[in-house]
Amino acid sequence: MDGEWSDGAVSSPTMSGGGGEQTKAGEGVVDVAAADCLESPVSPSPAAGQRSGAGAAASPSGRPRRSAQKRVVTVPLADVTGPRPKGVGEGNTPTDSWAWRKYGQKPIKGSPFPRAYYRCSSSKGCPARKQVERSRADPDTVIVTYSFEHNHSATVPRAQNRQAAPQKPKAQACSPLEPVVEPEETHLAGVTAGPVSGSDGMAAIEVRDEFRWLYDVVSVTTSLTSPSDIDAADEMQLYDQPMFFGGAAVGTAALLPDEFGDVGGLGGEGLGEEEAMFEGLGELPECAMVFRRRAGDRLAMGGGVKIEQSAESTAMT
DNA sequence: CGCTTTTGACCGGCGC
DNA sequence: GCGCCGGTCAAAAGCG
Repeated sequence: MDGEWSDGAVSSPTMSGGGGEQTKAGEGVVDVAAADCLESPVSPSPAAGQRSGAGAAASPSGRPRRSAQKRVVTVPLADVTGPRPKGVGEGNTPTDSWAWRKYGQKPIKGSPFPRAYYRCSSSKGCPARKQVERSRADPDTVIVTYSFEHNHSATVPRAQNRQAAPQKPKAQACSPLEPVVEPEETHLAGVTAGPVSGSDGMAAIEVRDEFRWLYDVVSVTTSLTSPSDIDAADEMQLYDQPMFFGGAAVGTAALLPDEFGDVGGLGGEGLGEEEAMFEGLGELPECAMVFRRRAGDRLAMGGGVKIEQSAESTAMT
């Protein structure tokens, strides 16, 4: 069960790009049905005091961050999109009943989009972390990098506390919709949370949360058309093939661009812009979308969510 | 009252 | 050896 991460140990080609280039989301990408390959309820080691220093290199596992176990999940922005009143479960997501708290955000070289850092707030000593950033190659895609597992049960969450409450219903609504969890997913997810039903639906929702900030960036970038954007576009052509899932995300995906375009056209609002965006999004059929996404995933090349694993992880034994 | 988000600064690792 | 980049921590503010 805990082997999922073991094989996940990598040097992270995604970030170690010295040049600041996030590896293109396409190389050595492992297609995974859903993003429920989030984290396992059990962590291999960390969880102790991660504050060995003022703030660096101190990986939860005590290993250099570059060697930290990572799992990269590529998710279409559409998937992560969603209506969510501000202040409602910002970092906490119904995903696996784990709550995430944003603890940092930084612009990444070579990427027009910033990268957000999240930590598990469900448990105090939980080393679980994840990074969320928009794919430079595909602005419509977000890359979620999970690092370390949770050292606690998925049922611990403050989801019962409060903020998660309003979200819960949503997740549950999706759960029932989730037909079946592929063995592969289960394997990756290693989630033992029965009630949680670690499904991509949750993953989508989860990601969607973090992407709130991404949206903002999207609007700006889209309207600005910065050189970086061009660069991204250029890369996109390399892939040519959209990383979305068949027609699953298409429905939602189509909405986003539209919204963004509209927003961008507004000029540089910035404030109402976000709200308007969410309003326009209204209640996205996230459940249905995710639901379908699976189908598309299987039908297509597994576009919905991709788990990118560094070559090392694969080569690793 | 508690929790989460945001911004800045610091430290470590890696590359040249 | 120096410089650059990435990642994390810490403090403050806002919101529920």
